Amino acid sequence: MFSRRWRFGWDRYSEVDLFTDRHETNTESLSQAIRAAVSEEPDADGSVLFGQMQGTVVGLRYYTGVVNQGEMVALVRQPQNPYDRNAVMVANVYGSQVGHIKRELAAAMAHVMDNNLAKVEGVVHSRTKNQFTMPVMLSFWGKEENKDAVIQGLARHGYKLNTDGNKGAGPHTHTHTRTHTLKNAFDNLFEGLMESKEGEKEAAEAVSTPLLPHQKQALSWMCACENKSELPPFWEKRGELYYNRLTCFSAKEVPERVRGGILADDMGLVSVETSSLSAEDLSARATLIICPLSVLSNWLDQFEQHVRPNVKLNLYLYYGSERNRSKKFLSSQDVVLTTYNVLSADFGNKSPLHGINWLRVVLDEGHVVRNPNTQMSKAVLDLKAQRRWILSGTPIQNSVKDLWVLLAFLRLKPFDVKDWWNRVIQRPVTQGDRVGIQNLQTLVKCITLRRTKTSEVNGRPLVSLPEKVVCVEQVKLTQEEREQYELARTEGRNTIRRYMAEGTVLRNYADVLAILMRLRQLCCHPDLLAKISSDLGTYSDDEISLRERLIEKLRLVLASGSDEECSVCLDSVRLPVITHCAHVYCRPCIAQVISTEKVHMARCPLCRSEIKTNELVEFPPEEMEEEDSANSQNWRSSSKVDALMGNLRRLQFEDRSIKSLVVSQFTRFLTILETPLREHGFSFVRLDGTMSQKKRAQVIQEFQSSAPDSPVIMLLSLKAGGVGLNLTAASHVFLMDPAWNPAAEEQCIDRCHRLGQTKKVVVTKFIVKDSVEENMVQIQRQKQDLFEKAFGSKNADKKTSRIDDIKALMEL
DNA sequence: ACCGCCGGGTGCC
DNA sequence: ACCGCCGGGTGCC
Repeated sequence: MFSRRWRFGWDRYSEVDLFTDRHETNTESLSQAIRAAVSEEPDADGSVLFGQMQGTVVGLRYYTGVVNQGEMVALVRQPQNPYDRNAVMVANVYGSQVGHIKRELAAAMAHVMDNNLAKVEGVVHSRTKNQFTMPVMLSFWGKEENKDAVIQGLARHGYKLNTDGNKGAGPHTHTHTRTHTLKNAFDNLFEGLMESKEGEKEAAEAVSTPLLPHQKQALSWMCACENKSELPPFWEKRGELYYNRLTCFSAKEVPERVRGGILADDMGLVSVETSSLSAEDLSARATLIICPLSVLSNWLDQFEQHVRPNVKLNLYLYYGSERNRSKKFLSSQDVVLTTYNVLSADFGNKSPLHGINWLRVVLDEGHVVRNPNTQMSKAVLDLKAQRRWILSGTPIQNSVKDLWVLLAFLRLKPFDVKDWWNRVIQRPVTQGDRVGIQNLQTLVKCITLRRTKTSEVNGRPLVSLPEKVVCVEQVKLTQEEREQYELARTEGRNTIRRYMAEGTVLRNYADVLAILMRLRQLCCHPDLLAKISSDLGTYSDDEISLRERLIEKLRLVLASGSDEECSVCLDSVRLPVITHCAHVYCRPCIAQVISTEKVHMARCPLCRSEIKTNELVEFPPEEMEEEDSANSQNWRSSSKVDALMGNLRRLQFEDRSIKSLVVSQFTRFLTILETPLREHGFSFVRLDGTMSQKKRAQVIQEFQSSAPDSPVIMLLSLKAGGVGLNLTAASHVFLMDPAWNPAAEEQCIDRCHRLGQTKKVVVTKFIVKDSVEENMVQIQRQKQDLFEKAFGSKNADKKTSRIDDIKALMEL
């Protein structure tokens, strides 16, 4: 990968070299070209507006491209132009050339553009007064650190940027607040996409399984999408022309329709797909389905199950070294099924899949292609098809960026060109622009179908699910457990009291969390804290280095598989590091916070202490793995374990076929539970975050099986697997310990209380009486919310209420 | 292009 | 006449 980038650098160099006559410029260009090529491709996210200036487009009469008033235009460098190596072409949204930037200005812009100092964007505000030239408003966008270079570079050519009216556009102001707002916007992005999507359609003859109402509805929507004549989002007819109100571009021809879309359902996807695919006329050319390897067998099962046996549906599995690579053969199939890996392995290697014009291409689990730089994405985007579908429960995995590949795959113009997507959607959205977010919502709404089990059509629920009851079972600790718990609680309370007296609660946040963690663990099982009981507080600074103490804290905060979140990205901590002020973040997140701070020393987003990159502490590599301490020889039970086992044995007695999910945030607790389960002869499987995708799929399949010897219990780590995980074989859920975030519990319950569930679902939450768990339930709420209250603003009241929460938890 | 620029025609008022 | 001025030809990069 690295060598490719270097080669790119040299390509650039030779391009520059061809036209450069002065040698000193040469060397400069070389180093800049290399720097630009090695650093990540500049993204729209972090860029700021340097300023604007009026420019002139010339040579209009030589080109056919026209622009409307207010229309956006692209500025494209043409280093190979025989008349001027500095040439900058002006093109409209469809890429038709409009003209050139006049020579002197082009020279100034070429310097800026070739060195990647700024992206230049044009808007034609006023109508052209003659047929030869027109004015264009040029905006210069780039990284803050390049601003001066751009302004000076332009000044050297006698041009002055107007820098008024774009102050405060820096990307790192209120990083936290903005991330939070956006995250909410995305969470809601795929909600409420139901209106005017009613109507039902029966499956084709070939499908043997009768369709459920929501499946008929989806099928009707999909058929409409494939055949619709309505204009794509943001387009309208104005007189004889078709006009795009985002870019102000207009064209004589009807804009190309998107025949397809995104199915973002979180229920019953597969059967919908199958029927829809077969509902179309089967005599047409082939449909290509691309999926991750883990669900390949799922697809085969679905075809087997739902297609009438007397129907000859040609299904070919394009997989394995013996696969038939004949284009003629493949295009004569009804359905060709393959994996992303096979597709990208073939890509660029006389790929038969890329030589066929498919009737339809379907991307299953489409979110797996979200990084446009991967071979997989390139391979997917290069497929030729008349109709295109994406199936994904989570189209946006991390950021809006994730959507681009999907839109490009759908050929949704003009967003299939990355620059237009960045300019019109991504940058405005990441910078919190309301209109940008609105446009994104409109865009998504037009091409996406998403229903949840609570979706309604015409006021009636789309699907009816069996009842769900949630009950709380109080657990009483034994005398011995109670004594140990009270000891830890008193010690913790004293520590926190001291912090409160000193006013340093928030500064010692990691310590406070660790104390709470210990108590929560003691509620589950005393052995949970065996490994980390090396009394943190008793060492003085002299006895143990700061670094070791920080590692100890980091381990304490993370060790037990709890749902620790990074307060920069608000997601689970990846590559955890701890600051000297003892707050835990993802390394990339906090590194970004530090690097965006130019003027002053960077501060910890949680406590405002000064932080430095070289002071971030991470686990020594050998400490990443936990030793297997839970051997069964000296195994002991706990009140909570007994409570669970009592329930499980009662259920087993009632009905041997009942299956249960046993859920904990502490993966080590799951390990502890394995012993009594084995002892009592329960067959069980385990699913946690450390397992490979392949292993997960295998475990899920085992658990979902209705075979008499199939496992009846799944030990599930609360956060394992994303939405979409289907565990409908279970009808009982045991939540072993309360989570900070009730949504996480809900999501977990929804894995079995979802479409396909036929039994009443019973959820049991174990809560230890007179413990931190009871207090947690009382103040349970979005953890994000806690963070925001405490640290999202400078409002002292909010900090106080966070401290109140801690007080409530510790009964202080 | 109702411009700017170029270069030929021209030459007191 | 090695200038100024006039008016026609001309025109992206």
